[in-house]
Amino acid sequence: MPKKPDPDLTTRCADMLSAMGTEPRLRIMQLLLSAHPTGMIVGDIGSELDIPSSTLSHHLDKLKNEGLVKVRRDGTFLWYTANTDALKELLGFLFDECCSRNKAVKPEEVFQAGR
Amino acid sequence: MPKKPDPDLTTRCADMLSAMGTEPRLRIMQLLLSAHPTGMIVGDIGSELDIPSSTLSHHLDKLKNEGLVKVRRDGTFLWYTANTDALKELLGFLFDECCSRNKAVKPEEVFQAGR
DNA sequence: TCTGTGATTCTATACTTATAGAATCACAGA
DNA sequence: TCTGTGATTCTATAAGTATAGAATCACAGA
Repeated sequence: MPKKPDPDLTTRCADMLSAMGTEPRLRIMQLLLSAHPTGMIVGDIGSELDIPSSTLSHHLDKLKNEGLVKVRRDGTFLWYTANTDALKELLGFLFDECCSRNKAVKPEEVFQAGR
Repeated sequence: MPKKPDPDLTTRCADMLSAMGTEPRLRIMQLLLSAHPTGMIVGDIGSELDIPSSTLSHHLDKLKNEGLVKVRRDGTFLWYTANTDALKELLGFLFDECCSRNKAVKPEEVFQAGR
């Protein structure tokens, strides 16, 4: 029996999708996931992706506001990490929408063990 | 051995995420997935979500441009359907990024058979 | 406490997106 | 071919987002 859609969850997921819906920010997420669970400091993200510090700071702020990243301070360094709980929520939502109900998408077509 | 990230795929996924990153358009996708594979005509989408026709038309155009929906004409009616191939690509990308490499997110935590 | 480095916030600007009424186009039935 | 309905395109405006230099804040080491 399919759950009634949760309006708050939909809103939250729309905001997360929007936050990841620009190339700079999606690349930031990629980078943080590839550096998971250690994370990265702002300067290294900026030099890796060639983004000016003030621009980068705004992107990180947006990702943080949507809960997609976490920050911890270590002296003068700020370590940013991907927030896996938020990503789980988002992926779970997308899977429910696409693979439950009418089974428009089959999970085994998306997640292939060998990939 | 992790694949080298595909820049074109990342760009395309950023655009798809952006297209689904507003509440009206995410709800349109939910609706089309719940009506899959039949799809829905524009008027019914608009009355269901209470969106004026010109606004709705722009949203559908955006989703179509990013490949997230397909259209077929039947007389005066346009039937919009979710494009499952695009959704598979997007979900696959997100899974690769989140669950491969450092396995930041575990697939079994996202997709639960019982849900 | 002074100095240098990491990072954010201030400020400004350009650009993109969202919204929606009015006009037009597309099609089918009389 | 005229008419009505479904849907898009035209037009305009409001709102939001992205970018980045300059100024400031935060912290640690001398």
